Amino acid sequence: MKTVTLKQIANELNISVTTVSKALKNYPDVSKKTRQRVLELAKSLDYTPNAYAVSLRMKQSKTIGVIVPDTVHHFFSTVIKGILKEAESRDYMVILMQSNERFDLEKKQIDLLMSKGVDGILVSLSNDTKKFDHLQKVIDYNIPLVLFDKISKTLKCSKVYIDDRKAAYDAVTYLIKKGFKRIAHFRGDLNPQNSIDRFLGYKQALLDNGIPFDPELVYMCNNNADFDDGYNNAKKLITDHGSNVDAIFTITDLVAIGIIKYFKDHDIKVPDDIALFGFSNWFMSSVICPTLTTVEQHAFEIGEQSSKILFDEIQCKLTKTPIKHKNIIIPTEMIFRESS
Amino acid sequence: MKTVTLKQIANELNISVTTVSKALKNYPDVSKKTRQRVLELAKSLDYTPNAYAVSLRMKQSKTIGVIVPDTVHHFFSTVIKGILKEAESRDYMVILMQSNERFDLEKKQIDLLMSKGVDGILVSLSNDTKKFDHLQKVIDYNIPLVLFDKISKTLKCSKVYIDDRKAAYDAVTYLIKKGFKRIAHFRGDLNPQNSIDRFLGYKQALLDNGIPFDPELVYMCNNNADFDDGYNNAKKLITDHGSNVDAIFTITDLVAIGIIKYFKDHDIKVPDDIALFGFSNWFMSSVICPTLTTVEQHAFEIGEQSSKILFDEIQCKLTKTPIKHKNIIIPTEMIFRESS
DNA sequence: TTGTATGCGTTATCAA
DNA sequence: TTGATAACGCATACAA
Repeated sequence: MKTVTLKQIANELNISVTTVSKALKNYPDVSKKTRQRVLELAKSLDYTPNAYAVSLRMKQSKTIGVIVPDTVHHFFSTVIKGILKEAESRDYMVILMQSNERFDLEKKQIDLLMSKGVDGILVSLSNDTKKFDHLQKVIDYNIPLVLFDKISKTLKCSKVYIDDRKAAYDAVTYLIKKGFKRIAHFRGDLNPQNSIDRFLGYKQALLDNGIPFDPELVYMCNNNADFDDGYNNAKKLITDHGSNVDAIFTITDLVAIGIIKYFKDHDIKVPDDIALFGFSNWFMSSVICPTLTTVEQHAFEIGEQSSKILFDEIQCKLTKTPIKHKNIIIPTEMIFRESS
Repeated sequence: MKTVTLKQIANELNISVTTVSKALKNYPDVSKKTRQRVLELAKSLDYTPNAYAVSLRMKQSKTIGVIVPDTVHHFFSTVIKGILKEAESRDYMVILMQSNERFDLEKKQIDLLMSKGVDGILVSLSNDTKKFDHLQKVIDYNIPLVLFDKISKTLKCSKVYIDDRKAAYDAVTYLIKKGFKRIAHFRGDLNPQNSIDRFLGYKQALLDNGIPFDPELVYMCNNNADFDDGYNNAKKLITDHGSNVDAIFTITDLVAIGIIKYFKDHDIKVPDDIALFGFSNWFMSSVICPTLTTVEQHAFEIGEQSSKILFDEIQCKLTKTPIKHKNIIIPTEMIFRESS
């Protein structure tokens, strides 16, 4: 079957392409009768406008691009769901890319999205991203850009994120109030701001509560903060400190789950021997045994908010309204469960 | 910053647009010197072709569409990862949509994708999809279409899926060989083929092993086969049959995890009192306690294969080679763990 | 080796 | 109320 064009409808009805176009767009200056005929024929032929022609003409694609580090991640797939929902309601399409935490891929993908002429871009930075020229380029070309979750504070664009430092501070403070004193931290990569901020929050909470900060109690998750990082670091922790540790605050739930596994294998009781506090509230954390105390990040809302802002900025651009960038901090909340 | 076009380069160099175009595409009929000048200027101006103009002209968009029922699902997000990987390597973009298991949305999204002129479409059907006109339309318009996982056998297009019936048959047979006799099944919705096939495999395994099929042992998961379905059905099961059940085969891991929770709350031991066999091998299943015996579906491979086939068909269409639809069955495997 | 002309399918301006 | 014409940016058959 062939795609129907305005021209074909025009020929069939012996009228001009212009008139057909106007009729279909409900322009006032076309007679009721012709409009009727056009509409009917268009419907019966199942006419759909050619999106490329429209985009070329209108310089608008009704498409946005989204780059996340990893789709197989409860947090990101939930964010994506929020984005898709907002896009759907506006008849926008979403081009999804994943950077695999690699700077070179992220850069290439930005270029691809720009060459595709998307109306706006949503990005959560890769851990590997330390230079921002590629994103600055997006801004320079005046394409609306919103960063979420893994952001760079230096870029002049809207951002949606959580207060990692505060969330971590609150979590560790809670542990301290509960009486834990030797609190370890399994932290994430050195680079991303989230990881740094959670570490700083941890440290600050200790200091503010008169507990000395012991760098020996901080372990790096080099493996992208996954299950194995938790398992292996748990092993190191026990080797290094034996029972001289009573709680662990982890960069993310998955790491805590690795710890639980190691502890289970070695008969270490949670929370009696060592308590755990995770981060992100993966679904899994509510069903694992023991259930995991953690921080809810409201991923879906992050997705919704970021795309709302993006669509607002796209709208502003169309109407030539000046854009005011936003900094939205989505409040987190602590979810108390069995592990601490 | 403004987007650069061929025309601007042409003006700058005082040559024609045609020559610029040819130079950039390495046509042989352009002098080395002009090519050189064009290439340099293009580079310094950071020229990128306008994708819409190219698509309009070439009737090719280098974009494919993907529709899944739900992005926040370990299986689907892993499939998506496989698709993105294949697309990435071909410089293709992926437009992602989610149907939320709703027929009307799926239909609308197909229309959107078609009007967008994507080069091909990958779909995993919603549970709600019982009519296939919208997909037939894709086929009629000669747009490559590949169904994966949740497929319809009646449509004339390529398909990638697993043998649900065999997988279920093998799982239940395994339970029987282990000595379990009163095996319940928590099944999925009535509609999707997967759900039906797993049920049929379950039934067949019983019959082939001389165990009478007892419809009273089959429970429906109405809530889209989630955690609550497992939890609530476990409750019903115990109310209905007390200890006269020794194993449960579930439509998916998440349901089994709901069961584990209920059993934990009510002191029912897995696998001693009741054994469990899940389906899909969610990551969670390897870390829950007890770890869950299940069926690995190789989601990533399903994503890879489906997109490979789709890209092959797109290629065939371009080269006018006749397309031969494929039916790929990705082998499953049983993962034995503590729950049975 | 280069350039002219044409068309892809729309939309917008302006004249009839 | 209608339609001829141009333009969006690019690619190509064909002429120079």
